Amino acid sequence: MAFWKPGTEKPRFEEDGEGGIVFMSNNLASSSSSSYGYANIEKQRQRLPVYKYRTEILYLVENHATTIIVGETGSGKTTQIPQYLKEAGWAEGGRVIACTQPRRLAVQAVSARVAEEMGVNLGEEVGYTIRFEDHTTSGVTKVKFLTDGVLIREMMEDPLLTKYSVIMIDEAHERSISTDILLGLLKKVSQSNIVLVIQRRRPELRLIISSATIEAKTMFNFFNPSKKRHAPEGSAPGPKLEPAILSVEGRGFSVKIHYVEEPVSDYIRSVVSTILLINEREPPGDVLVFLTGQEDIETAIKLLEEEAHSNQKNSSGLLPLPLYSGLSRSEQDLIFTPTPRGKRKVILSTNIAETSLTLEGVVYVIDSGFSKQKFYNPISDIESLVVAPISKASARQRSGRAGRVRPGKCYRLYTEDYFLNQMPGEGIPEMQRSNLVSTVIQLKALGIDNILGFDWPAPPSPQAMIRALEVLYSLQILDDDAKLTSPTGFQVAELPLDPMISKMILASSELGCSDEIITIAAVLSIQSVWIIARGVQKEQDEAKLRFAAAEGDHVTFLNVYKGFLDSKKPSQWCYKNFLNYQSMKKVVEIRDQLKRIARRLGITLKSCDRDMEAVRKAVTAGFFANACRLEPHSNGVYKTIRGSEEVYIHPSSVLFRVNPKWVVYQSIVSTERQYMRNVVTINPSWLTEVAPHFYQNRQNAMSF
DNA sequence: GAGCACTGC
Repeated sequence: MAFWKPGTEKPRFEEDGEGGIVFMSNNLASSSSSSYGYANIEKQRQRLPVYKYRTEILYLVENHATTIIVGETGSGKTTQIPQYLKEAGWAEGGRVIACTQPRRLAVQAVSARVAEEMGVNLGEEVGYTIRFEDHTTSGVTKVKFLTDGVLIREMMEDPLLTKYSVIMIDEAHERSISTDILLGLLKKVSQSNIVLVIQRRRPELRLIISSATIEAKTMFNFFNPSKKRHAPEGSAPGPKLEPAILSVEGRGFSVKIHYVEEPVSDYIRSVVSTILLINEREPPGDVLVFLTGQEDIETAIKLLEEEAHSNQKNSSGLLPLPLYSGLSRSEQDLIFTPTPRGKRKVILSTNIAETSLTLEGVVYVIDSGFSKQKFYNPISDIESLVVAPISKASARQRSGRAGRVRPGKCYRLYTEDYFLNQMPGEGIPEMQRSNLVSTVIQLKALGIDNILGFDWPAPPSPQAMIRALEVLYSLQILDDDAKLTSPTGFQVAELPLDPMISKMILASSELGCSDEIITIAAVLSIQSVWIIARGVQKEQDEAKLRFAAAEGDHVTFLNVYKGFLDSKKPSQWCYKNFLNYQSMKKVVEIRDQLKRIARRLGITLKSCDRDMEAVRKAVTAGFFANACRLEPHSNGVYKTIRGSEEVYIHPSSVLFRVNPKWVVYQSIVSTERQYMRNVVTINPSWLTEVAPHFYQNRQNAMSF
């Protein structure tokens, strides 16, 4: 065995001589298998591309505070690197190796795999933590997988993350808000002047950032300390502060890329004709199509079905299947059933298949070049979903989905010139496209006072920051000095919710309706309780009417929840009422969690029985900034009180076409119009009652 | 008359 062990001589490298960036030579390690019981698993592990770099990875981690590992999918880095670290002794002496993932499902899947490879029970030596599920054993767990959101929460208790020896941030290229917060915090922990003290106290803390090629340089620059601010290398003991970069190839099959010669004017029609072309000319293999949303997907399926009627030859054997998050579990499961003999599955998907779901059997990918992306306008404080061109990084990710089982083909419905010269290299980090109230609260709770000066991988706009501070100030979560108020601010930071929802819960304590409001809070913090009923909208509307409350959606949710609890067979009951059973189970789970936290915060759980005015007042106390008034003599046009934006009640709301004079909404979805989602009627006098500081200067605008 | 995708003590 030629593995390098910490403390011995340096292994062979190619160095570029520039500030510590190290690119690895591809020296193959000799393959030797252990003679113990897990020979088979050992062999499999050794066949992974990352295995060749084991020695180098351990060397770099030993000698650099931060190691950036660039690896394509299939390299095995996620499952292997934590094991290498453990084998090299990083988990000795009660220390823990952490590996974060952006998604819960990935955490569960990866930890199960690693436990199996190590021949241990999941939850013991290898464990995982996600919201609601802690499968770790204190003092026993040595390798721990967790979502990056959970690690941020852990930092609120233990800002220096003292129990960890190595923290691996996986999938950092996705640049989710949580990942970016973590990167900013970890840089602070491992490098800043204050924490240099900590580095001396625990010189063993190491970071591994795992990222796709395209983002590696960004990560390097972010973690490379400015030379001016730091003492010269060698004056302090411990690892080098300059990050190391190591590149690991993947194990995907080759994918041949096809471009269109001329830009297409209608990508849905192009998708359909490309599917027919593949079906006519290419050998068997499933097709995965990336479109922007449900509407695109349904249009494309309709066109395919029309084609099947008029031209049986080209479209014979095609099995079109939609895939997007709003589908029920059973509809999504159709995607994973084996393709029937002589058939060709055509999966028409949103971005969900880009990262969150892996589909086996896909050989052909069709990339429309677009996706729906979230954007935030700090002036109007409105987040919207906009169809926008994807980045090169996304395009590569999409085409890679064709090469998982054998060499594949990807048809890009844009020109090569566009890809090379116009397509942006990377997407805009989520941090720069979002409302930041939750982010600001989290940083404040971590004791970071200078939010505007925080060192982000991608700093958000000052306007967005200032807007978030304003909103938190108006909610009395921050005081005049932008510090957390006591107790409100600290309580809000404890609750894993949007601060407006948290404020609503705190208000309900005084209004005597916390029992109802906690249910509402749980429903508001998931996507939707309703399934997306294709072709049966009428039936769903009728089902909704059975729960509908004149007061609005929030009160309707209380009726839905009550019905769910009272039902004998909840899954059938949900199906009958066009409700998403998975979502309802999640509501129950979140509600339990909120109940526990509320109890700890000293909120007494109290029901207001039929007093829906208390419930509406509590909602107003959290969402007063989202108050709207119906324009007189208009057909359902509302104006926001704050910004006089023109908005409409969303057709999914029980108040659609009812158009009460005064409402508050939870959020806006901005498509062709700006629609208010989750709307409740209010009495405008409550606005000045619950938020006098916010409304005292707006009396004229309100004129009630 | 309409909903990209994730996530959190």
